[in-house]
Amino acid sequence: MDETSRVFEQVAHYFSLLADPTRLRVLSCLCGEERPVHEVVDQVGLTQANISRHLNILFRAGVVGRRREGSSVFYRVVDPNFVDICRTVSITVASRDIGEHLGVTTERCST
Amino acid sequence: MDETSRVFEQVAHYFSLLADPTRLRVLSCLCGEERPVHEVVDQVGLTQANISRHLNILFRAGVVGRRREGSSVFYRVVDPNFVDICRTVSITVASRDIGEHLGVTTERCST
DNA sequence: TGACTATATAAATGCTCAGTTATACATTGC
DNA sequence: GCAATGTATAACTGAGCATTTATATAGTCA
Repeated sequence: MDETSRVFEQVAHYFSLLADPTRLRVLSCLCGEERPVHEVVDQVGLTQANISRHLNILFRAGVVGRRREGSSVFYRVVDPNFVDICRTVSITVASRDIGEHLGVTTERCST
Repeated sequence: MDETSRVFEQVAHYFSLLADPTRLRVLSCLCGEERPVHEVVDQVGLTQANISRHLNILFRAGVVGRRREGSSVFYRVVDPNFVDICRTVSITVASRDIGEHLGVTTERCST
């Protein structure tokens, strides 16, 4: 595989991180506020194992960071471009058929 | 499914369009230049059936437009935000470990 | 009409991955 | 050490999707 192919692979991989509704919920939950895993679990409403798995995927990709405090692990968004990307796509999607709901998504992310 | 869930679903779906290396190649090929299907096939280098399928996915999603001229069908990028999104993500990816190759991707898209 | 090119679709296959259940590991307080 | 809470991992399952081969549809030219 040549260099150009690797670039396409990596860009596609980055998009694939954001191509899952559950991961978007997790990121929305973490935008603007550091949170322990169990709070994300409570807010998103899926199993702890599933949320933990998604958080690890995002962590390994460098989208979120984490630190241990006591028995809890706190996650936060560290990718500086995520908010911009999310906003642009939300605008794109919203401009088609959603409208005011776009504001919800982007404001959650940029708070 | 409530309204918010639908937003997350739609944003995730939009990202999923860009989460495939072949579709990124197709879009890179179409950025800044309208092209018939067989030219995209030649440039990307996969089967005609495969490229046609990807073009249809992008068309149905509103990322590309198409027009028939003679026996050929010309495709072009019509999503006004695609270039910006592509550039931002490319910068994100490139800033991690690629570097100058980023320029290649973004310039192809913005030409 | 018939041959040829261009594009789209159908069927089949294989792989990736989200989700769950169960379990392991880590930390705290007793 | 032991129980309890918080988090991570392993094994499994099922669904979605990228890809290919083969075929169908559409347009052009003779």
